[in-house]
Amino acid sequence: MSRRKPANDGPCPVARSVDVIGDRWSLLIVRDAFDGTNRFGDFQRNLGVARNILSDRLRQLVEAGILETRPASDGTAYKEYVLTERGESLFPVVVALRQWGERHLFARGERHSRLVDRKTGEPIPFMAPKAGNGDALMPGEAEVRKLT
Amino acid sequence: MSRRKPANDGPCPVARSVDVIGDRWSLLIVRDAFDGTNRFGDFQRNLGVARNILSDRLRQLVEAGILETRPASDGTAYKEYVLTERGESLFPVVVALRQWGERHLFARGERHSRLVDRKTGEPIPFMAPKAGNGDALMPGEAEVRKLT
DNA sequence: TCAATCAGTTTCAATTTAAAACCAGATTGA
DNA sequence: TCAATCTGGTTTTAAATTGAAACTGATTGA
Repeated sequence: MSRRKPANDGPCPVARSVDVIGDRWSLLIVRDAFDGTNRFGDFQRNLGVARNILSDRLRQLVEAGILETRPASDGTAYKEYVLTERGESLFPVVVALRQWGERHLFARGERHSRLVDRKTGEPIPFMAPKAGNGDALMPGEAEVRKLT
Repeated sequence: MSRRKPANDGPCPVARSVDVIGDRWSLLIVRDAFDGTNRFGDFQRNLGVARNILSDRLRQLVEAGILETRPASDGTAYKEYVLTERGESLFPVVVALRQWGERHLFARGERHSRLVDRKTGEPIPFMAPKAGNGDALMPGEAEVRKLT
């Protein structure tokens, strides 16, 4: 069941990232993990994903160093899945997807969940790439240099 | 061939985004489009994707309003695929994936392509979510409020 | 002790993907 | 001009992936 890929070794970081997390379920598992979900059964119920697929994706995410398992914090003999440092660093990816979705995938007036600062309750400001001088960077103003 | 999904109508923007672009090829097509690729054959050769799959994904991206077709700019009777405004607004998503990949998916010293400011040649600074006051926002400091 | 829960694994059918062959219209070159 | 080639697909078929459900075995709670 678990995918054995030739392991993308190309020079494009986007391609490598997509290779690791560019999968419908993997990304949603990571999102739920940011939200505090960490038990197999909770992921399964939240996502409605088939158990075998969930099992496979959790294994891949652990192998990729994005999640790790540890003994369940409720003292039972079960284990739980938590984001590693590497997994936590996917935060900008999830936030970018969230912000794009909020802007483009909801009708005006349609309700959606919102990401807020836990401390102040304020919504998180829009995140976008900036040039070195701090100005907003439009897509056309950036370019990919091969193999720097 | 083209996928007919029940169209995700849940409240989570991340889930809706993933539903639209959370696919290995779709994301890479968008990346290439940012890079200036716009012809069917060029996408096909760059990505090495099967023609039927590419055909399907391009159709989905056009339906989703991320790409649009227009007469080829070289004056031939062919058409080309270009990012719409909605498509261009995926820039932060692609940048986030790129930056995560650069940091975590290359061995130290291993070369990779780099995103630079076309004007200055400087690499694009790291992009991360900020709190309302401008401070960096750690994942634990944010929380999802259901249905605001 | 015993039923229910948890975390998977197995099985098998249905869907999706990939590779290759095929095709029509547009373009090019002799 | 008209044959060869190129472009942008579609079709076909096999292989891989997914999903639903049944099954398993350990763990828990009463």
